Amino acid sequence: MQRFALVHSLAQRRLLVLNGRSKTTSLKGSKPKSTMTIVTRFAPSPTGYLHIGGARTALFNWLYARHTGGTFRLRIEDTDRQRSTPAAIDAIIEGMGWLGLNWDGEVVYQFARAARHAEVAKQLIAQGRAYHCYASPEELEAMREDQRKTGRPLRYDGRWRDRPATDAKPNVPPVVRIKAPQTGETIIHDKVQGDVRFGNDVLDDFILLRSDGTPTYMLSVVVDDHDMGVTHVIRGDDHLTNAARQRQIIDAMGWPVPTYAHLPLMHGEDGQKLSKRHGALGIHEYKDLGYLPEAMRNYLLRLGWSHGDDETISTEQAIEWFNLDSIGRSPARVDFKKLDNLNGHYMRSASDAVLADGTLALLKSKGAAVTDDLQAKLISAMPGLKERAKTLVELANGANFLVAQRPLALDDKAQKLLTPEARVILTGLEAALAATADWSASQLDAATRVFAEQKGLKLGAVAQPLRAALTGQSTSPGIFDVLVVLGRAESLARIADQARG
RNA sequence: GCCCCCAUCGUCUAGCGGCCUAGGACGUCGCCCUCUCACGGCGAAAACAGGGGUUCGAGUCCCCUUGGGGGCACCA
Repeated sequence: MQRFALVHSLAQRRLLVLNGRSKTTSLKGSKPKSTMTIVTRFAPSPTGYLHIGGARTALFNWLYARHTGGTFRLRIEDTDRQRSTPAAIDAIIEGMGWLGLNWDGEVVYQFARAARHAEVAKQLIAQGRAYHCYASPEELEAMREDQRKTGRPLRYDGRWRDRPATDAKPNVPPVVRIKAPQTGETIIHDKVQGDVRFGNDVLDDFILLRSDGTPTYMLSVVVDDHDMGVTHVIRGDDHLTNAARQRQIIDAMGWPVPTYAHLPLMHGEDGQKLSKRHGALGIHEYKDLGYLPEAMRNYLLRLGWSHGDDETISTEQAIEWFNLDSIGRSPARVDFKKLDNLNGHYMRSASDAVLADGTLALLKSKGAAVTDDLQAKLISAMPGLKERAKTLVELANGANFLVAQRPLALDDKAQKLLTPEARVILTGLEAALAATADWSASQLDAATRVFAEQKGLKLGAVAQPLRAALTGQSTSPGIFDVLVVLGRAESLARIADQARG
């Protein structure tokens, strides 16, 4: 009841804001704007984490609201008391936060509005647009079974549509069903799918209120969208047929019909329905995999929406460009390779300090010994490091040599590089490097080249063993940068370790 | 079973009747750069699902087939 009141006051406040805005506009003397402020919403049910598909839906709603200067609301559809959990609510809110999709106003909890939903159902009954149905679940299941057997469409046959309550057995609590039109057709004007027509004969009298008096989703969405002033319903394709049903309630109440945009669903890499075997589903998993939120936003945006040949689209640009007309109509498959590429792009343009923080957190979580100067080392190594990483996880792996303790563990490729001959070369190189006056990249570079030339070696023959000794790996940032970041003492010690190994 | 939606390179897509001998991006494969790996640069292979119409002209419009997907709960 508490939340119910809260939501109402919010709706009222929104109206005040609306009035205030139109007044400001007219004062400025600019041409009269449309009085309709756009309101979108993301309405997940808290039965699990924030799904990648849901995240895209949220993103599109958010972008459209931001693009139009409208309002973006978050509503938790928790009317399924069995399956809704507080943990899921937390996960959704956390996921939204990570993705940077901020909503306006308070979160609306649908179940808290159950009384309002029931009130609408009662009003519908009073208007003769809804009725009590006393059929038991078992009875209805038998009806459907019969329909299946005889190959007829599965839908409620309207057995209580015109039957008086006096026909009911005593002590059977009824459900409330909409009295839907049985002839004609319902047309959904969809911004993505175009005009979609449904014969009213295929729409049955669905349930509004369960026998325990709680509202069903079909009723709740319509009432909440109306009360929240939602003007644009942007949601998954799986709700397209629901739109036709919901339209029955909207019409019965005489409410304005929102603009619909049903997004094609996302599929796995094999084109099948997205499921666990396709890899990461929850948005939190993408965070753990080391993806950047801005890369996720860009990637998700391009999955189903396009702006000519543009691929790399910043969030600011997306807000400026986003529209409903450019949403594609066919389902898209997730493509992790492309996400990787995009993430790499955003990593390269991210600030070294931000990336260093992310890397530091990952290194700590892996139990690395974190010394005081690590942060500084990370930042100075970052330009070379971030070129080579597509995710924060790769970045942390690449930075591992900074925290590694002597004597270094060598990976297979590094092991192969450190042949007996290579170790001899390292011995000579150690002396050459130790002799440099100034431990700078340019001096170290010069010294190494001179050394290689004297020995009649190509630079690579010297640099690779050096890399192996310094990092324990066969790949790393530019080797002279590595020398500088590690510092004179540590570098020479690591070289010595391998020269005498 | 009934209803609804979708269909361009492997993937994401541009294309909204003539600009298309179909463009871009990821991925793949070559080459260049180079101390490794990346980044970057250059180049290549790669698609209008099939069949009927409409039209002077169809990837673009219509129909059918096929193939995907969604919905048909006292779930959301």
